[in-house]
Amino acid sequence: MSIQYAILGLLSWKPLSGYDIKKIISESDLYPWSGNNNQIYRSLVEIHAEGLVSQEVLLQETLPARKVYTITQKGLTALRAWVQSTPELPELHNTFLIQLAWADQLSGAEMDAMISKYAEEVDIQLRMLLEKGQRPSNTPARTRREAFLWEKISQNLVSTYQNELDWVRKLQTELKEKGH
Amino acid sequence: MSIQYAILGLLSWKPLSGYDIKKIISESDLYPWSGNNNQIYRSLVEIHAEGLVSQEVLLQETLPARKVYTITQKGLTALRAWVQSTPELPELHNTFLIQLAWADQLSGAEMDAMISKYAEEVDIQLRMLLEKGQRPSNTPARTRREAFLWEKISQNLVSTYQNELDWVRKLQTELKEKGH
DNA sequence: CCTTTCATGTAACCTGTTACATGATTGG
DNA sequence: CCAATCATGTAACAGGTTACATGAAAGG
Repeated sequence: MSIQYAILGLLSWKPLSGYDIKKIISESDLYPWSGNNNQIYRSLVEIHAEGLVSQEVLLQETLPARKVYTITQKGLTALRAWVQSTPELPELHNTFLIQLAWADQLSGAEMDAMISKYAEEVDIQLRMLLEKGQRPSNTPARTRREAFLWEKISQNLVSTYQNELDWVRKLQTELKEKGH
Repeated sequence: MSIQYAILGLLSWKPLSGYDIKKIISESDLYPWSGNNNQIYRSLVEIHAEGLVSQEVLLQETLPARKVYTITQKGLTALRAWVQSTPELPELHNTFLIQLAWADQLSGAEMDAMISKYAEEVDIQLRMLLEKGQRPSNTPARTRREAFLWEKISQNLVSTYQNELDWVRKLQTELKEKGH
């Protein structure tokens, strides 16, 4: 997929500036991009050139000018088509599994240490996600159904980390029990 | 992380050619790379230049020559250090969630169709993983502990897709029940 | 006083992908 | 006869990251 659709999606919610989009993408756990300027400002120029969004320059007295983008009818249609296009499988990028694959070289204590470190990190991430879920700020809820979908998206992220945490805890206890 | 450590890991198992490594990486679900030539042959040249592996050219009568790489003591030490280095969190790249985020534009039937398509794909992937798990071929098992670790890695992948499937099935039934 | 926020944008770089190039052998 | 397997490698491109550049205002 392309980040352009992610941006188009955000603009289908409400008009936003590049700066706004950057903040949302870099703070959210849903988007797999860092939210760097280069990508976002370029993408906006591109989707503007394609007529998927319109641009409005808001001059401000003291602060720098804001370029606010609004989705067009053409943009809405393009987004709709993309949303219905064949979904991709989630891509799993778990470096820890590759580290674990070659961990037999380590002593029991060393292995325990590396696994504990990972468990700790996953645990922290899970707590952060649950905390964020408490205060639904940046999520659109124009209909009851949309609110429901966003709740489900949040639950997906939580359950993914919860599943990972369960797996790693079980790994820890099994290693201790069996005294491998 | 870098693919170089993934390659070093494989070579800590047994000596392999670039061609072998390419096959393993492109066929396995553990590695998040496509296994394209460019990356692999370049990486091998690099880790060879760093003295992490040694190279042996095996001339074959009819077939093209094989360049077989063997890990060195320096390579084993570097791998060991990497395995113990601070683990990263798993990176979640799930495009479907972003599609779902803007799916409120769709009719009930259209949304049902897109979700079903996703559920179907995840289901197929899960079945394929379970099938692969039945025949443990390409996994090292030099000690009981190593066999255990690889079993756990396989279980991690399975549980991730199983968790995703459970989530999407629940999404389907909840949408039907509530008649959103 | 220093850091953060606002707000846009560019340059240089790194990583990864697809596609191309070569060429013999084996299997359906 | 055509496709796949073996086996290495390169060129062109796409996607993404970090770091740089500017410059005012607000907050601790």
